[in-house]
Amino acid sequence: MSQSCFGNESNNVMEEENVAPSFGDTNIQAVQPSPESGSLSMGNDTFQSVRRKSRTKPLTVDVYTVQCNCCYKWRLIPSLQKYEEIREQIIENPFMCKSACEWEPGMSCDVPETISQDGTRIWALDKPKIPRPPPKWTRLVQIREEGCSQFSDVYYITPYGQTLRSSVEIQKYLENHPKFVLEGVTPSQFSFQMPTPREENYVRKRPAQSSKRKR
DNA sequence: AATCTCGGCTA
DNA sequence: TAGCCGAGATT
Repeated sequence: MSQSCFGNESNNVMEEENVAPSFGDTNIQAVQPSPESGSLSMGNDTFQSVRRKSRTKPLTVDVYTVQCNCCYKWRLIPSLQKYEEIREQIIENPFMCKSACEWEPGMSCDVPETISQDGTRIWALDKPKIPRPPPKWTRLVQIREEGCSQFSDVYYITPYGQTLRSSVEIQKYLENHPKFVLEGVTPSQFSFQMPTPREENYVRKRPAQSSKRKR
């Protein structure tokens, strides 16, 4: 057993240092210390700066990883559905490498990490406890360009293909489509919380509101 | 200060 | 219309 659990501080994911020059500070901000459970993260398609507003396809998340609660290695999750299931229960049911045996026989804390959070993708940490969407509904996260006022947008796609952009829209939609309510769909099954980018300056900071700042 | 909301711009 | 984003409101 090479590494098993170090009591190591919680978080940190990477032992591989991240390449990023990171001037700045802070350490880790990246990894949400999440109390005791593993953290979650989502990675996006590679791409550094594709500058410009080339109107292309929206940037969506295509890689899902979860951190083992014991050895802190990150493990790839094979599908969005599985990822949503894990995320929903991450607190009560912390993720362990062994859980990945379900889709990757032989997986354990002794298996080396195969995904690294290097500079080839945009990485972001998800909030824990986001409910998985009702059957046939899709929760869609679209990453914004670097330098925007926020990191991403979260949308829900209804079974009929409509896009809903806020909890108010969800509520109205359910009112107008009692069918879903009868099926048991409720507003509590939706969350528009967006992930947090690991790269600290991905989102543009707003100029501080000058208030009492004396000079 | 960070996140949420929502409305509007543009291709 | 879909994709994108700013910025006021809220926490």
